[in-house]
Amino acid sequence: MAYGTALAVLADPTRRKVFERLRGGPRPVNLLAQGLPVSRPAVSQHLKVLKEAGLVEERSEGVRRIYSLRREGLMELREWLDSFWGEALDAFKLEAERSYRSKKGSK
Amino acid sequence: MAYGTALAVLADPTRRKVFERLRGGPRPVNLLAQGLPVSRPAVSQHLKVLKEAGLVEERSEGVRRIYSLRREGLMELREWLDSFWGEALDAFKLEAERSYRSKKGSK
DNA sequence: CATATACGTTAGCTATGACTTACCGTTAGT
DNA sequence: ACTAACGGTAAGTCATAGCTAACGTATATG
Repeated sequence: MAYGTALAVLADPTRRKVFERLRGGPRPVNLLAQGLPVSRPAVSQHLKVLKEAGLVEERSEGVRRIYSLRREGLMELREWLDSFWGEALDAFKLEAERSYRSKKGSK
Repeated sequence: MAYGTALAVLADPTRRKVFERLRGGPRPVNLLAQGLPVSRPAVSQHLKVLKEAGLVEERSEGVRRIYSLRREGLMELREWLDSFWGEALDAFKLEAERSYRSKKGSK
């Protein structure tokens, strides 16, 4: 039931913001912390939680710690979400794919 | 950004349990509360939160209040999840659909 | 070797939220 | 009309989570 962990971890707005920033690619802590309404140590703490939840991974690069997304950490959550759809799931998947393609095309 | 609300609401284990019980179909409050490690009023409070988040809807049936799922309340959350996949999204959708079908077939 | 930079960690404060108990309104049955 | 069942609401308690400030550690730089 790792989806429970993922939900709990992503429930906090600040932590979620940090997580979302990683969509743009791997980043060091100070960059992730920039512009956020909290201190840098707070971001470090959030990153620790994200890491323990398997949502993020870390590598050292000199004095920096580069954090990046671990999408596998979202898998169970996604499957859990799927479990709420019954026969309508197929239809939804098609629709989701359609809207995804149209977004992709409009760029 | 209703996905933030959905995440926060579903982060609580007890509340999530109530929500999951509604997968089995619409149910009155006392049924939803049965066997849970918390009191019935607690469940009422959770249902209120779920309702305000648009994850659940309520209808009266005599003295009972029947609660049922609102899957639309999960839509934004699902789309948000999708936003973390890039080019790999198509491949994942195919895989997800495949595993879904195999589960369906094995019943 | 001294200093600066980039982060993690700890301790302590505070706000929030989940829970219980007690209470109240409403519908159903006799 | 009385009573019981169902469930929403209010008040108060308590634990937890997120934050800051201060400190510690490792790498780069002069």
